[in-house]
Amino acid sequence: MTSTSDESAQYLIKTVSKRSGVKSDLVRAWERRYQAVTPTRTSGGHRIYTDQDIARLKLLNQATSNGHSISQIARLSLEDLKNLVKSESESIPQPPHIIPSSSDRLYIAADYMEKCYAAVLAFDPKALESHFENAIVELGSEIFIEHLLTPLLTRIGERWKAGELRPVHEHMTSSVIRSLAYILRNNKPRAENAPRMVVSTPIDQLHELGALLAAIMAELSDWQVTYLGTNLPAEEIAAAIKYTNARAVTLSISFAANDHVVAKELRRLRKLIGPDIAIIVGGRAAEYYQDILNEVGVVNIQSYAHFRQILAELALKQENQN
Amino acid sequence: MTSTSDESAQYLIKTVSKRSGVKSDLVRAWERRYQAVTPTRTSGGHRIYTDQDIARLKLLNQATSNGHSISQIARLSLEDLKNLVKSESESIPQPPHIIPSSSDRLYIAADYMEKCYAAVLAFDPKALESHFENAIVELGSEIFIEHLLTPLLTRIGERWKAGELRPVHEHMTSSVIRSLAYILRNNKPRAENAPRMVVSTPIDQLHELGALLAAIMAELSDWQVTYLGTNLPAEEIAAAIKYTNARAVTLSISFAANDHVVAKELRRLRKLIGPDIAIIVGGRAAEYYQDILNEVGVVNIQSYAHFRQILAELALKQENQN
DNA sequence: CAATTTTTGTCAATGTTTTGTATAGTTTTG
DNA sequence: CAAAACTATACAAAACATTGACAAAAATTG
Repeated sequence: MTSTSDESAQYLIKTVSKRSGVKSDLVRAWERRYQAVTPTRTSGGHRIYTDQDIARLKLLNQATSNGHSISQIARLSLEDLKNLVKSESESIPQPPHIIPSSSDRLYIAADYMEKCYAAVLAFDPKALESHFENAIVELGSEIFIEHLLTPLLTRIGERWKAGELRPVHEHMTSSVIRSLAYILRNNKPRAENAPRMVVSTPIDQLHELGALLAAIMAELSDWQVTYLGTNLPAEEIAAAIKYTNARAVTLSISFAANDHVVAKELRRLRKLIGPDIAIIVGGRAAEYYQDILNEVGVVNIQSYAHFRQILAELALKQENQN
Repeated sequence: MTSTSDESAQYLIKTVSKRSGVKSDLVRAWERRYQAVTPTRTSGGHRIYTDQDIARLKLLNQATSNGHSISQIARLSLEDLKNLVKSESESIPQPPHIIPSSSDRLYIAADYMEKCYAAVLAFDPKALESHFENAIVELGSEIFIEHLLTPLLTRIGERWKAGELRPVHEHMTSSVIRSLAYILRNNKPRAENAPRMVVSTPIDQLHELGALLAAIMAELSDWQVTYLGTNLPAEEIAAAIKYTNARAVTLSISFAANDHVVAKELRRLRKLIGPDIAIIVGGRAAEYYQDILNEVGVVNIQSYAHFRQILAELALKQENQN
């Protein structure tokens, strides 16, 4: 189910007939006699159907050819129709449709997380991608990142240390996530005066995912983000800041291998960009560098909420200056 | 939504008609009746269209031939139109882009390339992304990759050596391209028995883009691809091949820094996966390793056409074995 | 079980709407 | 000036809607 049932997509009766397999005349008859579907109309009176209507008619068609009379099933809900058709094709009693009852989004996220982890464990990128896509639609980008992706990545890290997973599991997961960045980002046009930010990872830091997620979070907070990927020396990051006229730069530091390199790069960056541009740092390893962070004047992200708060403050500050 | 006072407006209706495949009269009718596009005008009243308008009309044309009525879809956003056409092309056999002759397409690709390069030079990721998106709609993924992206990357490499561009230009471009991977890929469900492939980059090789493009090309040739990203040791690649039951692995080698590491990794990989799984290698630096490639039994990609040919042969071979 | 009624899919007749194309005369452009 | 665009109007084919009817199939009844 790549495409969600688009609210915007609408069909005329011919297309509906083709796709559902029910002749146009019959579609109209079912509507007239039993209100099996109730399409809206154009100003001229032509019927306009939705994807849901098509699905409905498809199911009705199957059910009737299975022996059900149309008058009995025409007004069933889509769910009931699905169950009806399914239970017949399998001749297995349908398990009562108990959805994870609490409609709590966090609960749903946790539920998806288990499914996703199972897909990772089974090394099944297609399944993983599909779970992700559904979860994004259902949860929205922010909750998806905060309550599904982050715990998932944490768990993958743990299980890798425990020897249950290999590095390749993490690589596979990362690349699936990266490929979904396009959907996660919200593509609404940004205001010309939206605050600008550069996101990258200092030299010698290879793990990209943290930076990518930070970039997406910033976009969702209505920043205009220039994402640069990994492993950039300070001069390059500084150049990008100058080019884009950015007011802030976010860096992700995910492991503490080369203490001195990170420290050196941070000092150089501060020198290059001057004191007025905010440097924000996040990532698992950021805490190890607390001393340098203080020295250079860097904000250390504690959580997503914290990050959002920092972004809001910075945006406000800029607005006041304008 | 479309262009109102767009500086990039530049095409007359005849050009638009040719490139979108919608007759001039019809373009005007769609505008008059449904405001499907709203071009600016010259002082004398002639309509002037943008690249985005062309993409829009092309999508509208495809959607109508898929059974949508123009009145219903004329005012959808570009994003919605893309989704509509994409979700349909998954189930309906889509006639390949026929409209402009192939030589015209190459000319158009070259034209887009110049615009994209200008956006890179100006360090304007938003403009770059927008050019890319329009070009993908108009050219289709294959031509886009082969005749726009590849020459663009080559030129960026040259200009970087010449000192006209900085590394950060290339990073920015790469990350824009990566974010578009999702659109470039072909999302139609693959047959269960589609041949499988793993794509990655050996340890010590950071440049990801070649591998990513190879992965996309393979997907477009109906392979089921598992993309793993960069910098993986041989055991991990071998593990992925085992997990996915892949018949081939494609590696991208983009520079010749550590001769012995690459050679060693290739030998180890061959040992780990046995003689029956094809190893395909591409990338700028592949030619430097010719000796090792021969020794280990590796196919070296010469061009996209060559890559496609190799893929076709491998797919056929597997089919015969089944 | 036969007769009767109801349900259901299909069709025909007739009028309207949608949509692509065509015509005619004018204006802009290079 | 010739080619190409513009506007306005018109037209016809395709697609839809409505109404009403009809016969086969299914259900009900006596």
